[in-house]
Amino acid sequence: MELKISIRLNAKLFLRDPESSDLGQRILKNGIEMIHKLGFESFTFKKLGEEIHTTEASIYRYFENKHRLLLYIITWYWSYLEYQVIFNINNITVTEDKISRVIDLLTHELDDSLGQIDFNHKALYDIVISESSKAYLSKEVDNNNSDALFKPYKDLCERIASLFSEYNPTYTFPHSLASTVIEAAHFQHFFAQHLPRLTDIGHKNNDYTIKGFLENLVFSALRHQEIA
Amino acid sequence: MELKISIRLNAKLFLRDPESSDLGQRILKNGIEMIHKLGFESFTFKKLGEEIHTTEASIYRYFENKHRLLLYIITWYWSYLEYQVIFNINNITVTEDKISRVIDLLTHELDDSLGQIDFNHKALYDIVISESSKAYLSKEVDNNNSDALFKPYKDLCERIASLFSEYNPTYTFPHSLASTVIEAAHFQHFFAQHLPRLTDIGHKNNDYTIKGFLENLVFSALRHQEIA
DNA sequence: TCAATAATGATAGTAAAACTATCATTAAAA
DNA sequence: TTTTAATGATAGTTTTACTATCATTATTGA
Repeated sequence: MELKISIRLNAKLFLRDPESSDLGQRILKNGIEMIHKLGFESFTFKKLGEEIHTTEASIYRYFENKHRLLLYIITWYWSYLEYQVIFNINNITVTEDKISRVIDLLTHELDDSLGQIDFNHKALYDIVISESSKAYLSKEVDNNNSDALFKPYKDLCERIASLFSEYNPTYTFPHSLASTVIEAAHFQHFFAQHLPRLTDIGHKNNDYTIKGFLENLVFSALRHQEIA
Repeated sequence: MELKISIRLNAKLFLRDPESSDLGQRILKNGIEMIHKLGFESFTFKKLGEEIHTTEASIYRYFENKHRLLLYIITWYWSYLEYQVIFNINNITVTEDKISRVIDLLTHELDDSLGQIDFNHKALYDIVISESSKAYLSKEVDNNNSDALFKPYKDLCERIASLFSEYNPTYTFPHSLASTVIEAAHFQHFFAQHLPRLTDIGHKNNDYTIKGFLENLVFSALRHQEIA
């Protein structure tokens, strides 16, 4: 049985749906590859056009600009991740184990047990780490937000927050903790790779992991509400 | 008594020291104002030149490009903040109180009890919130790091980490926790302003603060080491 | 005080980025 | 098979991100 779950993203993200055509899919696939390789700042539609043997103008028919393409990619990631969260905690009964599983998903690249993904997972995860905050850290944020472009991120956050509330209904900051864990998963990776003195992860004399750090952080916060 | 503490920044941040001249200081002061107003992406040296009645070319004599100017500004902030941390916890004896004071400093704009600052504090803090991660989230990060441009951030992080270790010498992740608190202070602000469903801060029916969230987070992590 | 030197201004120019427009061609749908 | 939709080919515009040159004005220090 092959079942194709395609993630339906907000139509305001694109001008023409990139999933609907071969060219569109090449834009996504090679776009991920190229943003990964060059970094978002040096990435241009011209360069991508050359790579996939099309023209700048054709790419502009799909995406208003490169920022929208980034938003599309990141939003896709958030959506797929929420789906993975639902799927993965589905038959876990203990809330603690659900939370652990979620942290696991947050700290590793997407796995493709379902064969949904036909692009470079590693590149996508690296982009999420290095570029995802640029999706919202812009003067467009409020307009983008009115267009509901961040809904997948908020939904993911809400889902994680509600696991936290399930674990401890009296905890005061489930959403802040959720967004902190999501963001921390990313920048702790980045720091471990590029600015290791900002972390304790992967240093010579230890085998501490981001997952270990985040689990410790989350569970101690959730068990310690009496402070607030 | 007027004592002028000037922060000596890494000379690789600039081509000509902007503190050393009137033009340089105008670049900094109005640069902060303008990045705040336009956002980093839309900010250009041309526009800044017009604003301060000089030419693009003159600004390029001070900074290689706008990214370096951002790095300068952010690095200055980190350095000044570390100085404030040292100054503010100086005569506190209880480690817990020191940590609280640090979280307080992280979650508010710089105060200028010493009259060091002659630019818009609020604008600077907003820039730190919205743009600071762009200082390191670039393909230049490793080169910049070799030039020690992130030393002030690392020093700040180290100082906070060592307070954590002072509070609980057995805690496994003092650096990760420090960088997480620093970063979270910023993006929780950003989320509260622009994407409030990602936080619990400042919602209609509560008066939860970022400080409250972070204190809770930090102290529960530090008191809960047995988990790891 | 005069000459050298450093900082700025004025102007010009280039390459690339970030688009938009037009028209021809090819492929798919009615 | 005609219409429509998608792509390709080409060209053009404005802005960004620089670099270069030379004149002018301060500063400094011999």
